[in-house]
Amino acid sequence: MKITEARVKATLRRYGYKLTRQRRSIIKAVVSSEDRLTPAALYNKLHQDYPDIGLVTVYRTLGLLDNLGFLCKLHTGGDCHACTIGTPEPHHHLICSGCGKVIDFFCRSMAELEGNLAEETGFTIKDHLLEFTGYCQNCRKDLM
Amino acid sequence: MKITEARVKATLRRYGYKLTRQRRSIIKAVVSSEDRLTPAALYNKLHQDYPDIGLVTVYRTLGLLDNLGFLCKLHTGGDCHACTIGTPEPHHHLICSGCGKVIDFFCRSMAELEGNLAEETGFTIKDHLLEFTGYCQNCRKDLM
DNA sequence: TATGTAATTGAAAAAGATTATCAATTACAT
DNA sequence: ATGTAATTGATAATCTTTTTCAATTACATA
Ligand SMILES: [Zn+2]
Ligand SMILES: [Zn+2]
Ligand SMILES: [Zn+2]
Ligand SMILES: [Zn+2]
Repeated sequence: MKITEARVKATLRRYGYKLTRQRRSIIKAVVSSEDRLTPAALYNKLHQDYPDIGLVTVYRTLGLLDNLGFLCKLHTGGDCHACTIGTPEPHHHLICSGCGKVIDFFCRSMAELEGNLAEETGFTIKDHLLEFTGYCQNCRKDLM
Repeated sequence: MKITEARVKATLRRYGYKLTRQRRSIIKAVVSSEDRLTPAALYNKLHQDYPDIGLVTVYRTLGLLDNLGFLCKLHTGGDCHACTIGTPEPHHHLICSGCGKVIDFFCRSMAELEGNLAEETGFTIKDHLLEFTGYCQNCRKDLM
């Protein structure tokens, strides 16, 4: 399910958070982007249109969105401190190492693999992380 | 294939690196550990037996082992700046969030999934990251 | 619409993690 | 044993992220 700006704003309101100009601009940028985002990159981008926005507020708002379950953390495709908008429904990510584009995908066989692993190792498995990286069609053209 | 202390030392020698007392102690610790290791944790552990070892040398030696292909990077089970000894053969990791124990496993179906993803998305896929986290038998006991 | 108040903000400082610098030390080929 | 280039640890520098705090602002209420 796609997350909309309106839904994020409504959730913030419901929890009693104020909708400041800074938060609105960050939410708009995060929701409308299909790319992997880092705090610094997001700050640089936003700072052009909203010169009065601070890096600290970007960190704080990303932390807030994360706590509310609106962010997926990404570890590959660059450094490993990036994120992208996403639902808490189980899914995985395919990330372009060139432009940062993120594609969500689902994988039915993880539950089975998890079951096998648990049986073989005696572990109680709580979570997993699966990411693919590569180059999207556009970026592959650029490489040639 | 399990990586031995002797093999790591031989590789260092072959590339012309000197086998200092510090490097030997770090190699011994890394090779003999089945756990996720961070530079700081490794430093604290080693510093007890070798008080003259510096944190910088731990960073440098881990970097060296990584360049030589002896380390696997780990992103889950704690912060995401840890590693463990491992071969470059494709494999994945199951990590205990309690004690940091790392179990290697293989998964035949990743190639197929990668092929499907590439076809559906037009991406040229280069790599992937798969980690499971949970609690090992010992740590599960401790939680009860 | 004006007001009160608690949440939010940005600047600056602090805290952590990692890397670069450099003189002293050390491994190891000879 | 000696010479030399690699390595080391202390220190400083760099980056990223968090904390602090006075000033500002959103928004409920009147
Ligand atoms: Zn990571
Ligand atoms: Zn791309
Ligand atoms: Zn491994
Ligand atoms: Zn454990």
